Amino acid sequence: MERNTLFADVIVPLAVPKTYTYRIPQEYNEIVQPGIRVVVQFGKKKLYAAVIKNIHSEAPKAYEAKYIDAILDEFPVITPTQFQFWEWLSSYYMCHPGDVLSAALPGGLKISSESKIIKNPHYEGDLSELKDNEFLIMEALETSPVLSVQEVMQITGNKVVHSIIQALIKKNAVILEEEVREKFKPKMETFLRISSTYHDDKQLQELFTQLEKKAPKQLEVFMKMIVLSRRNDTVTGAVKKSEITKDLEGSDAAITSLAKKGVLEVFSMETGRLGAFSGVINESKDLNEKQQQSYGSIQDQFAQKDVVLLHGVTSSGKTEIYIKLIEDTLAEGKQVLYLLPEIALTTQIITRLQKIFGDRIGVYHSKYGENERVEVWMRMLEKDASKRFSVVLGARSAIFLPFENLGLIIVDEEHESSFKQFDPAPRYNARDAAIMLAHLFKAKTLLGSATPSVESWFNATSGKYGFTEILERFGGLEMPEVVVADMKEASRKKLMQSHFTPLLLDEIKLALENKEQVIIFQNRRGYAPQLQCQMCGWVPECVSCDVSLTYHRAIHLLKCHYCGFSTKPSGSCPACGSTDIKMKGFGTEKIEDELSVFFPSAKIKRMDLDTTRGKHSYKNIINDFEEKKIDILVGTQMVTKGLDFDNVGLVGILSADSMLQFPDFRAHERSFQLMVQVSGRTGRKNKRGKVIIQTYQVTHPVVRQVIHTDYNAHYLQELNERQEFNYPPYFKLIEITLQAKDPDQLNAAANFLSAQLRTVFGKNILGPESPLIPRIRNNYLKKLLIKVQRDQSHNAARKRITDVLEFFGSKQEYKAVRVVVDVDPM
DNA sequence: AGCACGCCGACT
DNA sequence: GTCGGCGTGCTC
Repeated sequence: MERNTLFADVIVPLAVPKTYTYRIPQEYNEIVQPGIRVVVQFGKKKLYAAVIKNIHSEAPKAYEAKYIDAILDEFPVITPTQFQFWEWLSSYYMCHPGDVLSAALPGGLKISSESKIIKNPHYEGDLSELKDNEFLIMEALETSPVLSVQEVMQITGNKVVHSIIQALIKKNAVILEEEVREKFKPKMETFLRISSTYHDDKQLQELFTQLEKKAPKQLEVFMKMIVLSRRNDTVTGAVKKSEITKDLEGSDAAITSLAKKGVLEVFSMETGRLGAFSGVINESKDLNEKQQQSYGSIQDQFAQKDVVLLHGVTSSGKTEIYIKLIEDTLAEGKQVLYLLPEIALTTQIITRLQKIFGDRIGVYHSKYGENERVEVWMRMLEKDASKRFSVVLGARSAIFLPFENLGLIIVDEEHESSFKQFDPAPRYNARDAAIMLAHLFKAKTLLGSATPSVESWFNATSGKYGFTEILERFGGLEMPEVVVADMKEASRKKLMQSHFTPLLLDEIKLALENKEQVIIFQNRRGYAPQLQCQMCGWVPECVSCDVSLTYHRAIHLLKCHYCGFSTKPSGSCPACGSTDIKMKGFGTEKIEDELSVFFPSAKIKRMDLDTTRGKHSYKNIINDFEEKKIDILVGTQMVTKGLDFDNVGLVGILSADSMLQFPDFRAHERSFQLMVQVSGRTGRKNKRGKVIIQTYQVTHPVVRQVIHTDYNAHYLQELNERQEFNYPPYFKLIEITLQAKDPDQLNAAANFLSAQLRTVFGKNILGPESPLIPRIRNNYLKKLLIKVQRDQSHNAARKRITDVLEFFGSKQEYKAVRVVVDVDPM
């Protein structure tokens, strides 16, 4: 009989440009299928968990395929739709399939091998002839037969351990092996069950009398077992051991005795970490008139259009509309994906939705543990549809979950730049990818925001997307009063007190007197000011990046924001020797300090990257603020998101200028969004909130637009400028960054590449230009921007870029130049 | 990504 | 003379 040899094209989780073909061992022929993970050796030694993309029987001609080492899954963990989605992602964002795989799979499903040292069974040499370090290793191998490279480091206390291992291999003393292990550990718990012999009354009676006399503790345990095992939520009368031991001291020993007597059976079972929702399920709230109108309009437009933009001002009650739409989708038996920026994924929102959707809702984001993420993934793949999550609330990575029949995707805070992944490829925008994902399911997408992105606004107003607006706040809450504080005039009159205008200080005082809370927004991150020599202007800079170092007061160190380099500030200027070194600029930390001088009795807290690093610190600050334990909250963008505080009388924006002057075509859009969003934090039940914008440019159009909450004026102006200068949404951007150690080589490479690109795209190539920070970690950077006209084929443009880059890569003289492509950069 | 092969500098 | 630095190319 002829044997059918099968081959599998697999995606390895690495930045390699294609799939690789492996031979399937005969015994796996019946069980392999696309979407399962397999262990393969890729390269000389390393083993990886790769994913089978397709199976065929065409033997590769140019090489001998390696065998698949092992099979990791019994059923596919990647669905066919996901493969389609992945293909689109790698094509659109110009990255490798392996990049997508790495981003898509939760860490727990990715495995790669680790080198392990084991004793060579045939070794017959004399241990006393070994060097000290070598002897230590051999000795350690006697007690634990397998050692990792890390363990060898610990044993020898040596950091460079490679040569020692190599020496031992040469002497035939040890062998090196690659070991893989699944990272995901199912959570197991110990359960107890009453043995079947004790189910009849006679036996029970006997046991009772026996225990009553001799073992009261055991009787107590047994009684509790009986009660708990008869709850209707237990299957087969199994009870968690922890439930018994929890508030019954010394019950452990009693359980052991009962098990020995054969009264109780002890066994372990997988329980999972996701827990079950145990609160009360509430009905969703009825919509008010405005919400109802919007909701109806969205439904209507979904009949024609795949995407609808919901523009609803802060506290207009967008979430209630989302909930209605989710209910509708669930009623059709379809799934919903609800995307939020990471930072907005607070417990408050999760609880609110759980109260309505209970166990049907799953949560998925990066702060979730690895094991939990695997469990959510696996729950999506459950054969029994009733066990699957029908709603997933998640951050951008949630678009990678294995949905079965998605009906609706909601992208809340649609304008947020955190939907875009920057650093490792795929540099995807989850909002745009979500629209594609929805398309693959023939599902609908709802984009929601109080300050939509210019792109979405354009798509909505030009008819590509549906569009609906709620311009009133929920419950008759008034829009805040926005006032400008003229810093130019204040400083001319010498009235500025550090960074504060008299107007802002007065208003803060007033608000505090009225027992209202205050939010002060300062765009500069949590870092403290820079240092500058007052004599010669010298500013301390990083040794390996072209940026000035920022001073961290709490740790008294100068730090580089880009590479982490830190150094002690010196007392005198190395350039001129002067000791007159002063702080320059200001961040939230300094503002917090100054406010505590102006308002010594106020409780002031800071919310920025530095104060929210801990696991619960973000939540704690929010809670403290809600419980009015904080009078003034000083913060960065963070304060603009997520929460509706109901006692904020005043919001102060310290400097609109620093945002407006940012050298980026999105500076105005971002400033508008930030200012409008932070303004939305004010306002109380029966009193209009106040917002003060400090600025040197009182007549700046964006400042005017914020004052009058004039969305139309803002978008009109932005669109005009974007059109005039060929920026999105009229043109699509693709940014290419070149990096090299040698600046001359980099320049040559950048000039060559831009010339090549210009032959294809002509004047729509910008650069090469040095970015704001021209050197990071001793790597010099140059940026090129390609503008692709909206009506041009993006596919064709990308194909051309790929061709040019391939030609570029073939040039020997540019081999050392790293190329990073970012499609739709933000 | 990781690993080997290969060609130039500071050491026994 | 060798050990080892990291630049370059390949992985089914």
